[in-house]
Amino acid sequence: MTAPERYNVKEAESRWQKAWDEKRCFAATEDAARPKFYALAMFPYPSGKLHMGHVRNYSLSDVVARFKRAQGFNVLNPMGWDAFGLPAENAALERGVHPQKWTLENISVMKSQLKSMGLAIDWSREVTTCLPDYYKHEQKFFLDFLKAGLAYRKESMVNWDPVDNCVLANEQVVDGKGWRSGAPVERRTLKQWFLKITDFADDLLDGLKQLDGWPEKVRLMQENWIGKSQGLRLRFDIVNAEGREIEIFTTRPDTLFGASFVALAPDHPLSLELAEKNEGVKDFIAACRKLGTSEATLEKAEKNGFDTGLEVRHPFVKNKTLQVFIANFVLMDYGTGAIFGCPAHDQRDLDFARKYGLPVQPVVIPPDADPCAFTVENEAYAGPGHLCHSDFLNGLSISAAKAEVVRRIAQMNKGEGTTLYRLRDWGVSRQRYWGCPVPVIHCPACGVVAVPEKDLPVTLPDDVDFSKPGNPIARHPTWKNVKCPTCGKDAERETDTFDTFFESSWYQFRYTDAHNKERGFDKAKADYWAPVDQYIGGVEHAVMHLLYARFFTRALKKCGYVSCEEPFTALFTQGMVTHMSYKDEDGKWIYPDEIEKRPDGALARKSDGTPVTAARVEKMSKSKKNTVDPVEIISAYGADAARLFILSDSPPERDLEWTEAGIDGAWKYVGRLWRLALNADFGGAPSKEDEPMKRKIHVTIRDMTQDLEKFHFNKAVAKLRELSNALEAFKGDGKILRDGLETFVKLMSPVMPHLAEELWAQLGHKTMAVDEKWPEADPALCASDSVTMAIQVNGRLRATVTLPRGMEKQAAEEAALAEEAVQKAMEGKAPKKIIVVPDRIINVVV
RNA sequence: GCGGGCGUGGCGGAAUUGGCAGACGCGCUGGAUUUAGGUUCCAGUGCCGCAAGGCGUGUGGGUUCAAGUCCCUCCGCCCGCACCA
Repeated sequence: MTAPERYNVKEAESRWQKAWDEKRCFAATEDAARPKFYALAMFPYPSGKLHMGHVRNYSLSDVVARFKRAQGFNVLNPMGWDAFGLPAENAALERGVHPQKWTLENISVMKSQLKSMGLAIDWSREVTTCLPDYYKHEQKFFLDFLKAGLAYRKESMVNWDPVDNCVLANEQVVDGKGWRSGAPVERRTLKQWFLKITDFADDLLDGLKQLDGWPEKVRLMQENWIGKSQGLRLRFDIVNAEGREIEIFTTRPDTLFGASFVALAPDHPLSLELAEKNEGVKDFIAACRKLGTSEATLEKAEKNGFDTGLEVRHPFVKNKTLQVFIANFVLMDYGTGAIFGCPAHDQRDLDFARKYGLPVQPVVIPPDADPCAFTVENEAYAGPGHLCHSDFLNGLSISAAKAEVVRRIAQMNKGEGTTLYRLRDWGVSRQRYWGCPVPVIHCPACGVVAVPEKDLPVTLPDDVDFSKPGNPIARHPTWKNVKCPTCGKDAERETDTFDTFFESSWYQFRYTDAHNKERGFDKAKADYWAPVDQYIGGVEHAVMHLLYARFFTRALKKCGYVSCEEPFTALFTQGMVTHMSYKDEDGKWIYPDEIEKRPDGALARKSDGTPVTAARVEKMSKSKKNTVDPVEIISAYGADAARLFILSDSPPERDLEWTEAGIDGAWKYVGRLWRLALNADFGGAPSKEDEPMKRKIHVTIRDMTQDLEKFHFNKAVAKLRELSNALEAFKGDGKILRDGLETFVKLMSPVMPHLAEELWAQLGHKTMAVDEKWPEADPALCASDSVTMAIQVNGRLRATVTLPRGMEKQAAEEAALAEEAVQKAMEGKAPKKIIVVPDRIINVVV
C-alpha cells in the first residue's frame, strides 16, 4: 500500500475537532420548540491525569449525546471539575504546592486531554467547584437550609490523629493508625454541621419506586442504606436502681423470650456515666475508641464486651434478669445505642454469647422442626418459623408475635412500636482547608450567626501554611477574626469547610446556567433542562453521591430553587477498567510498557531481560502499576480507535479488560473502514444481492437504534461490523452500495465521530456527518419471507430447514418429518407428540 | 460482619428472556499477495473422536417436550459501608 492511502489519524482528528469547535456544534441553548435531552457524565476530580475510567465514562456519555442529537433532541452535554478535596492538600503537604495552583494546573492538563477525545461537549458551560463563582452559591444554599431548619450542629465522632492533631478520613486510617504519623487513631467527638437528610428518609425511599430508569441494584442499595425498619423501643428496668431504665431498640421483638443479655454502645450515655466511677469501664471504652469510625472495621472486629455488673428485669418473665454489657459492636448512631441480645437468632449476638458463656435459647423454630429437639450451635437461625419456649407467644408466626409483644409492652407503658431508619443525617463539616467555607460566624454573645448574604462569598485565604500539622485554615493568623454581624463585637469565623459531596450535589443545576453571577442558576433555565435525562458514572457512587444529590434537589425545591424532586431520571453505572498486573523477579509491581514478549512467549523486562510474571487481571491502579495512559493510547491509535475498543469489548455495565490486542484490533478496523470508503466502486449493476443488502441495511438501522437505546453498545458495534462486512463483500447495484455506506457512516458516527466525518467527506459531501439525521428503518424492508427452523428429536437438534415465514403448524410438522436426518433419529418409532413454535423450532418427541 | 453484583470456547463477549449455545471481535492454524514501514486478503477454528457420534454455559441436584435462561445447594471473584472521590 502506498503512503497516501493511509489514514492520517492525528491530522484528521484534530482537524475535525477544530471544525466542530468553530461551528459551535455542541453549544446548547434553550429551545422550547425542540425536545430537550440532558446527558450528564459524572464530573472528574482533577487528579492531574486522565485515566481509562474517565475515557470509558465520557465515551459512553458521548455516544448518548451524539445519538440523541442525531435523533433531533436539543442536547445538553456539559463538563466540569469536582475540584475540592484531599489530594490537593496532600500535594501541598508533600511537595509544597499550593492546593489552588496544583488543582488549576491539573485542570488545564486534563482539559486538553479530554479535548483530544473529540467529545460533543458544550465547553462554554464548564464549571470549577473550587472557585468562588461556584461555591458562593452553595454558601447561599446553606444559609437557606439553615433558615429552613435543614442544617444544624451536633456532636459526632471523628478519627483523631493525636500526633498530627488533625481529623483523619477513613482512608487515612491504616490498620488503626494515622497514615502519616503512624500514631494509633482515636475516636473523638466534635461539634459539626449536619444536613437533615433524615427528614426526607421516607420521601427518598418512595421516590425510588418512580426511578425506573435506574438500575435495580442501585435502587436496592439505596433502599438498604435508608434501611427503614419497624421495631420496638423497649425500656428495661435496671435492678436495684429505682426508676432507672435502659431503652433499647429491636427489630425482633418476637425473640424477647430468648433474650440473654443487654448491650450498650461504648459511647452510650450510661456507659460514659459508668466510666466515671469504674476504671475497667473507662479502659474498655478507650479500647473501643481505638477502632476508629468505619462501620466495616467495627463489624469485622472481634466481638468484645465488658460486664457492667448491672442487671435489668425481663418485662415478661418474673424474676428473670439480664446482664448488661458494653459491647463494641453496638452502634451509638443507630436506634437508641442499646440492644437486647437474642443469641439463637442473631449471629453477632451468638458469637458474643458463646464468648461470654451466656445462655442460648431458641424461641423461633423452622416450620417443621421439633421444639424439643431444635438447638442452635454455632449458627444463629434467622429464617421463618413459629414461636416456642415463649409463654403466650407459643405457636404464633414471627409477625404475629412481633405485634403481640409490641401491644403488651405498650400496654405496660414500657415502650412502643417505632419506625426507624438506618440513614443518618449528613455530616458536612470537614476540618480541612481545601473545601468551601461554611458561611457562619461564632459570636461569644450571639452564638452562631449566619454570614449576611451581602458578605458572600466567604472565600478561602490564599496565604496558608502547610508546614505544621492540623487544619491550616483554623490556625490562620487573621482570617477567622471578624466582627459579629449582629452585635459588632469580636467574633470568629467557622473554620470547617464542606464535604466535597456538597459541590457534586447541585452541579447538575449549575450547568444549566453556568455563568449566572447573581444566583446559583436561573429557575427557568434549570426547569428547562433538569432533570438530567441520562446520568452516567461509576457504581461506586451508587449510594452516597446519588443519595446526597437526590436529597439536595429536594432541599433546593423546598427553598424554591427548582421544580423537580429527582435530579436524575435515568442512571447508568459503568464497570471498572481492569488490566493485567505484572511482577518482576523480586515480586515488585512493574508497568506493562516496561515489558516485552519474547519469541517463545515468555515475558521479560525490556531494560535487562529479567523474567516477569503476569499476576492477575484487576482494577487499574497506580499502586499495582497496571495502568495504561489514555494520552499515549490516543496519540498512538487515535481517539476513535480508543473509543471503539472501549465500547465494543465489554457490555458497559461490566468490567472492561484493557488489552493491547484489543486496541490493536480496533485500530485495524479504523483503517479497514477508511479503505472501504476509499475503494468503493459505485458503478455496480443491479444483482440478486441487492434485496438482501437492502434488508441488511435496514435491519442494522433497526437493531442498532435499539441497542443504543438500551446501552448495548458492544452489540451495536457488532452490528456495525456485520454491516461493514456485508458492504465489503457486496457486488450489486452501486446506488445501494452508496446508500449502505452513507447509512453506515451515520450509524458509526456516535462511536467514531472523527472517522465518520472523514468518510462522509470521502463520499463527496460538503456537509458534516455530525449534522446528519439518524436514519430510520423501513419495517417493510426488514422482513424476509423465509425462516430457518431447527428440528429436534427428543430435544436434540437433528436438522434445520428453511421454510416460508408464518407457516401453518401442520405443514411445518410435515416438513420436519420429511427430513432424512429426522427419520433416522426417530429410528422408525411413531411420534408421541410434536411441539411447533412458529418460525422457531419443531421438537418431535418419540 | 452487613449490603450489592458477577461467573458461557484459549480470550472479550452474543443468545429475540424457556426454543438451533458460541453472533461480532481478539488470538491461533493453513494459504495468497506484498515483502521492511504497527501490512492486507481468503479459508478454518467450543472440546473429545478417523468417523458415526458424544460432551459442553463455575459445582451438585431439580422442574420441563425443551434450561446459559426457572427453583434449590455449594464454590470462586469483585464492589460499597457514611471524612477518598
